[in-house]
Amino acid sequence: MRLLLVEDTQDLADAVLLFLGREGHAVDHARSTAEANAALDVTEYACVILDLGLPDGSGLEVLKGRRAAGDRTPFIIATARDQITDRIAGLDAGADDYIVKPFDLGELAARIRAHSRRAQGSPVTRIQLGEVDVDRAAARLWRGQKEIRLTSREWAVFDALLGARGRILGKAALEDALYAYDATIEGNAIEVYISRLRQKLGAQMIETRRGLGYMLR
Amino acid sequence: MRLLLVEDTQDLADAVLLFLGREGHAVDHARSTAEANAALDVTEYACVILDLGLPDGSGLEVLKGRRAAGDRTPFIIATARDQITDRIAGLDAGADDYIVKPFDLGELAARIRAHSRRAQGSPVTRIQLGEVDVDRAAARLWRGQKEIRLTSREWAVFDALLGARGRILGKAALEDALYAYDATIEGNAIEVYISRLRQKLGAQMIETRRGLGYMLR
DNA sequence: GGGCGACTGTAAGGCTGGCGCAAGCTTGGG
DNA sequence: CCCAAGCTTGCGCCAGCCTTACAGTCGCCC
Repeated sequence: MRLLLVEDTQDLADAVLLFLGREGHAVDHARSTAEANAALDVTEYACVILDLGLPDGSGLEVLKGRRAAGDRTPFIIATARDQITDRIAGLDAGADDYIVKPFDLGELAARIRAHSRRAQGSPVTRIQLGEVDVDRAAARLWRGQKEIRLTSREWAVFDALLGARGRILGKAALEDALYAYDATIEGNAIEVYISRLRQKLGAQMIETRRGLGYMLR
Repeated sequence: MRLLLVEDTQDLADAVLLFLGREGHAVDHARSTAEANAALDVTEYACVILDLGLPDGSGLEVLKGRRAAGDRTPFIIATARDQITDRIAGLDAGADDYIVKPFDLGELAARIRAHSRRAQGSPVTRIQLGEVDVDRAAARLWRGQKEIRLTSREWAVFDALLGARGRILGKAALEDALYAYDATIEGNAIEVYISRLRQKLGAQMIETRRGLGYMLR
């Protein structure tokens, strides 16, 4: 994978470049914050190894700038053993990890592996139903731009229907989903909630199958 | 947030539990790989602090098992200074970080913040919410120019909401994030903290969804 | 070591949103 | 055309929530 090493000490940089190159990585090299920013503007890296003390400023500025711009590339900071405050500042600025100089190259490689592995997306729980957007995990939904607020009971009914999408859900099944076993329900509560949902979501969202139950479209 | 400490040395464990508890975290404690696995089976943690030498085996086995099962919870390994090979093995087994014993508790806390942040999807620690500025990593916030001071519990509630921004967080979920399992909570503590937060942050910052939970705007 | 302030969680009282019943209306099937 | 199933609206009551007060605990400073 493609990595960026930001380091102004030539000897150290050479050693790292050589080692990581042998590991099969493509490593670019920047010697200042200016070079680092230029490289980051142009290229997407799997990981950045960042020295803090650079001739034209602190590497931390580079990191902060990136994070402020919404960039989530993994950053590993290289610090001297005694710079504990630097490390904390680095982690708090959005660094993913640090490594203590002088570091073992095998360890650096292992950390790069660990952090690049992380760069994977999170599952989205969003569903679209006609003109209605549903975020099931968040228990929220929208109709166009506007959020629709459901009460907890309304949501419980809707969620149950959502879980059985495409299938018919009997009134008894809905009652089971809504009420604990001991609760006695003897009105037309389900019908009331269906009605309220239709008012909020649009009449054609929930279909009635007479004598059988309800179904989501 | 909810953490798991896997450590069989009582003194060390006590110190860590005390410190992290004061930071407002809910910390569970496991003394063996068996206990650790049992806890991990049941609960989702924001971060795990893992000692490797345990009475019934190596903590590495716990970590490997989790990773094999697709679990991505951040693991921080605690090792002795000279166990470099342990660290590399740990990182390759899927650990996110290590910390060298004896470690500084403040540093451990900083790393926990950094890693649980990233696991939630964003390493960015500076957030703006209406007229309130939040530095999540530093656990500080401002309203306009003035800094607002939160107690650790208040912060814990706020942070949990922040982690679920845009989603509705149930009261039970909040209690899970705040309290260790051995703690008995039976009252309206959550509501009290919500109220205190609203006094400090402005009433419209936290929205109540009756019967569902709370949400940050 | 004792007094003080900060923080936490319980308790109590008041308010209100929404829950579920009821009653009357509409629709569809036979 | 009739009846059963479903729809809709209104409303009283209570669970859920908010707020304030307070007691207990802990750390800190003198």
